[in-house]
Amino acid sequence: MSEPKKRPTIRDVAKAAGVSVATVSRTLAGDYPVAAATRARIQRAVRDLDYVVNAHARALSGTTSKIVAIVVHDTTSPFFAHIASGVEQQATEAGRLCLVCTTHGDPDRELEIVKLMREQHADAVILVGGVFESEEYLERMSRYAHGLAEAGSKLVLCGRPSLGRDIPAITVEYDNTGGAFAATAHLLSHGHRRIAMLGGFAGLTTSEQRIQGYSDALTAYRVPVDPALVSHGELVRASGYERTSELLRQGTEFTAIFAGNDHVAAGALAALREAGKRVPEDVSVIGFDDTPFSEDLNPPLTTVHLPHQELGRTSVRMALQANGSSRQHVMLGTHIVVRDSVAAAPRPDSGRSRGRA
Amino acid sequence: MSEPKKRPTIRDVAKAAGVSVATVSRTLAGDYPVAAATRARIQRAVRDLDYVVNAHARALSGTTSKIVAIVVHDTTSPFFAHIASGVEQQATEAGRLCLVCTTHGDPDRELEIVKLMREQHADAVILVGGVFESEEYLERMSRYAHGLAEAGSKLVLCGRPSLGRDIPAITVEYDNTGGAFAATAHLLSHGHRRIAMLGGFAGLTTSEQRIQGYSDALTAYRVPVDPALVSHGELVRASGYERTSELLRQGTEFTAIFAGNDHVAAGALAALREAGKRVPEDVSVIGFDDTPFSEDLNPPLTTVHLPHQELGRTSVRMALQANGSSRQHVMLGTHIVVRDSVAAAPRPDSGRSRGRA
DNA sequence: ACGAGGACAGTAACCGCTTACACAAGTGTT
DNA sequence: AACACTTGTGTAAGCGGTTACTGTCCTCGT
Repeated sequence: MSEPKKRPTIRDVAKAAGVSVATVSRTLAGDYPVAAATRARIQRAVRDLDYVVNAHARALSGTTSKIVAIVVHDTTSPFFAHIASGVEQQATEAGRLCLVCTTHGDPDRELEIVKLMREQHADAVILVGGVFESEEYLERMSRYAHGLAEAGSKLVLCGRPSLGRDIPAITVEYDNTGGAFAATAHLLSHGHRRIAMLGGFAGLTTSEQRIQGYSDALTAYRVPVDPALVSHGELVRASGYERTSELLRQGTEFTAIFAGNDHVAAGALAALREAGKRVPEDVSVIGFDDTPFSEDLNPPLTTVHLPHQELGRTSVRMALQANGSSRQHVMLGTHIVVRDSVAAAPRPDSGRSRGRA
Repeated sequence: MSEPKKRPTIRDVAKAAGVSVATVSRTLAGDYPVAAATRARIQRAVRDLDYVVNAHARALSGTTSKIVAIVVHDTTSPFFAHIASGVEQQATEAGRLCLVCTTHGDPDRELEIVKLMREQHADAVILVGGVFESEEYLERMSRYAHGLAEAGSKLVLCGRPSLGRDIPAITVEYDNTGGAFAATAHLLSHGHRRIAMLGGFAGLTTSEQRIQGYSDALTAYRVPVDPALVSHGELVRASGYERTSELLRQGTEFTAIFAGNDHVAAGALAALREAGKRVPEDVSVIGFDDTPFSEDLNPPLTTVHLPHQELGRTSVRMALQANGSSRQHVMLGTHIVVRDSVAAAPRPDSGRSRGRA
């Protein structure tokens, strides 16, 4: 009793309009020539019956499912939220619907989801953010990726390193190396030579790339890389605070800090302030990510902007226009957002309160 | 040449296992008795062939689509992101996939999306956040809502007022009135009698409810409602700043502010500081929503917490367990998060810098 | 005047899965 | 021994579209 009347089908429309289902289908699809009068009658019938196509039936009979899936760690984090937003926008523009799943960073859950996605025959499956890639993970992911490819779904790795040569996927990521290079060069061009790098965990590709960019820039400026200035750790505020304090305590000499991300920079800022150092007069600080809060820090943080939304949009665009060999790699440029945390390096002799190694 | 091999179908599995498709289908569905040996052979075949069911075919043949759709203004705003997160979690727990769409607050776009959702035969369509409901909007929405109901989809209105009696929908919202009552009572119990209310737009149900709660509390404490203390406007930071400044400029007497939400409270805080007022010594401020940044404000903001995730989860739960008459209304409780922006009202004679009306 | 080709429309074969209905054994009952 | 179940499996009819293949007319060119 709860759902008495059945929804009308294409056949009902055909009958009401006095034509065949084929004609109705064609009229609705838009392409294909249909006489104006016939078309009008069909549209009339559609309206009268309140007809709505069944997406599943449509997807089943050969054509695409018109959906793109995005898999993120967590929808509430701004990083993922913005990428997801870009994906959603671009998907909408392309007439697609957007399926969202979360993994909470768990590789197993991610695999489970990708497996599930194969059932949906999504046009694209976009995996955002890295996870720990064990041997077993790689093996399973490879299998699923091939399954997706066979089913005609494009796999795209967004904001994370590509999985390897034998896995069919499109990779869309930031130019971390380039961004880190630019950040470091920005500091160098302000006269800094002793630049501390508060990097992410060793082993994580993203972290390594940023450290690589840092080294490259130093080398380009013929400044030796001092291991004492480079540290690895979690990219959270507490770690930035901790590592900066440690640097200060040890008396390691430095006039600038390149933080692995803005959270770390915020921590560094706090430690510096506590130690009586002024930013940017005594020490310059540059961040990475351009997280929303970075402009509210004290002082507003100069940082490397990552175009999150654009990354999402590009992922969808690439996937949807990819034909055949779907193994591409695109790298999105970054740019520095100059705010107030970087200034010229203090004159060595004015060394108001710098430690010595 | 790009997709040479076709994916195996249930028939391939049946053939490989030497059984009929019915048996395979039953084995995969889980229920229904199937001999252990047969089941094993089928699972073997599934593994060997790397068989994956086709969700569309499954959805088409009667059973549910196993997807729930959520429609929000914008995925990047924390408010929507947390509700969406709750929806996603609960949907996942219920073995559903989650489709996300954004309207950017545009009623037409919302209608367009709901219309689209009918094609998907989602188990539930969850509309989050209010929009301006014109006569035409209501009329179209009503039509679509009935369409959804006929197709067996539940419509739920989440965090927004219900649309009216003739529209079949489940409503899940916050107890705005109760929350506002509690916030105002909190201020009253601290001795405040002149409480400014920085409300949202008149006409928006949510805003009206909060103002209602405010009035009710005042009345309960036998404090007359002074229209000069109540203002309406957009619930953004600039508006809070503006309206507070105006209040100060006009010399309206008040010892506390109840802000329509935390953004407005942040603006009020800024205006107060600029005017040399101390919070909470001179003026107490209470917000609404418990937005993440509210604890980082200066001083940390006392505010009304709204259980966003829980709202999302409840929406899904209600929709999925609703049978038959799907017209329910549930209201989620709120609670005050006490931080540092509220203190006892200053003694009238200590009036260090209060204006007069 | 006649064949060619374009514009429309119809028939029916799928797409891949679920499930009502039918049927064959095996197990107790009486 | 005949009968009623219970179990396990098969057959085939949809679910609601799309589209390849055909078949009319009509209009033109020559």
